[in-house]
Amino acid sequence: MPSQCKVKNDKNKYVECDHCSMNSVCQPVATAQQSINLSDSYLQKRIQNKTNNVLFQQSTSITNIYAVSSGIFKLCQKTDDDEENIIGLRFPGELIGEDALYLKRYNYTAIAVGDSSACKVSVEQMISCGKLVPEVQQNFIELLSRQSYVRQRNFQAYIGKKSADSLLAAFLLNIIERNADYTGSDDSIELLLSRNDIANFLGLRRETLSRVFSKFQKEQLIQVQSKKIILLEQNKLIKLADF
Amino acid sequence: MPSQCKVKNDKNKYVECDHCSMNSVCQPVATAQQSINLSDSYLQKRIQNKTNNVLFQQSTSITNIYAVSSGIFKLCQKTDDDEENIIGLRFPGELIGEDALYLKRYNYTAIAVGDSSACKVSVEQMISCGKLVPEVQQNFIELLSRQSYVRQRNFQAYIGKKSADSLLAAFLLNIIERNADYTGSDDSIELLLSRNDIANFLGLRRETLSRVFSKFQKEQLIQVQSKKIILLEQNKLIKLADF
DNA sequence: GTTAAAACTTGATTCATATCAAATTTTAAC
DNA sequence: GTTAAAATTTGATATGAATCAAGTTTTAAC
Repeated sequence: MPSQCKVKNDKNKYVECDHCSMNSVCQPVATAQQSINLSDSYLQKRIQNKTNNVLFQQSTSITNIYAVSSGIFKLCQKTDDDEENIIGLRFPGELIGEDALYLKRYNYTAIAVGDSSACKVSVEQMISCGKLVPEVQQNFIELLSRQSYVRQRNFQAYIGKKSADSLLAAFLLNIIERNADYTGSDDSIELLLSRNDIANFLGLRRETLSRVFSKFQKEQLIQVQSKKIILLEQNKLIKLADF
Repeated sequence: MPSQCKVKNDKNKYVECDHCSMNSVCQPVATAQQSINLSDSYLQKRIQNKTNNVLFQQSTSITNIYAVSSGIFKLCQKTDDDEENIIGLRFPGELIGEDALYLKRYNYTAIAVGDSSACKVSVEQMISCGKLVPEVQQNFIELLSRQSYVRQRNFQAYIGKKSADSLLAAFLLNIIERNADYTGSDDSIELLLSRNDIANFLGLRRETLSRVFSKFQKEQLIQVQSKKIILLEQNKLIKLADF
């Protein structure tokens, strides 16, 4: 099956369209493209983002939904005292901004962590496509259900977790599960997020997070090579996260 | 606008169809009912649930999606040591089980808290309706986006919150926001959940939760009358939750 | 390669929540 | 209404994370 995206993948760095959650929507459009006379880049367009590039700002009107192709995006809100608060992370194959379809405004600012890329899907065009290609709508429904599922898993991963150990164990398992489809690896991840960002997201202090990282390495639960994290003892981590 | 639900509402106890998130899907079906020759109870059916009744069991195949009409449902999973873990709560107007459309299996067990009711929507029939009534699909997409939004808000409410004070403040604000549409009140809630269940959900010990409840009452932030909770100082609670 | 800045780690103390124990209130059964 | 059971609250102590401080490693600029 040929890729629908018109931006070339170099060095396998991008998620293949086959593994992108948005594919079920792009695919029928691509198939129907000639018969309904649409241009190549209609519907979606892959865009590059350098570190700290902003996809969209909180509170602006929704224009596009994004599907992450490579890298990570952090979803941020400012607290009252003007500090940045990370309220979510999105990995390749996942959507960003689909929750804004309801209120018509983005509810957070989306920022690239490291060099990243995303497919930009026009909401307006998707709706008009839906009328031309009925499959688009049915597939988009399944896609939103998948997002719902990912969110619920995500929520479960952290709600009720209090100890720093179980939070970090849950975090590592969660992100590796979400990345497995993209990287093909279910026990390691190249995580460009800083310790500061991870701590921010988990609601821990960087010092505490650092101690837990050290402890996990001493106990041979994980191995850290620069930005690469390898899970050595998934079962033990699952036990910890379950606490 | 007449209600689409064929079970009579008594004593205002149920969420009106107008306030139900599922209405955008039921409505076009009801409108088209005669022209496409469907029975009255096609698509959805309101069902009663006594305390601790189970809507569906974790791991079973998806057959229905539910929209809460009255009461609360708790979403539970068993931990390894066979303890019940509350991983979500659903209030009137919210969906249950829509995240199972993706994997085709329910990911948790849904249990009624107190006497509750829900509209049961056949997945199979909704899909076939979608083919007959195009509006159904577009509206269902917006509905799923709304659920996505509710989930994200929900996630934000708890991620990164560490202190017992901020967890309870966030919890109270979150459930009252989610209930406001249904009850019409934005500062009080009749919460049948036991302290144990709340503590379980928040990952606190019941003793700790109890202390915070006592403290909030002493400081005149909230007032508790049996199962009714009234927020007296929302601004102060928002400050606490934001911490 | 040197150097300064930023990111990360480790140590000592303080503060908040878990834990264990007991008392009190609420609920349900008779 | 009485009574037993369950749920909730309150108290004392132990444990774990935050905080403050200092040191080490990594990164980026020149």
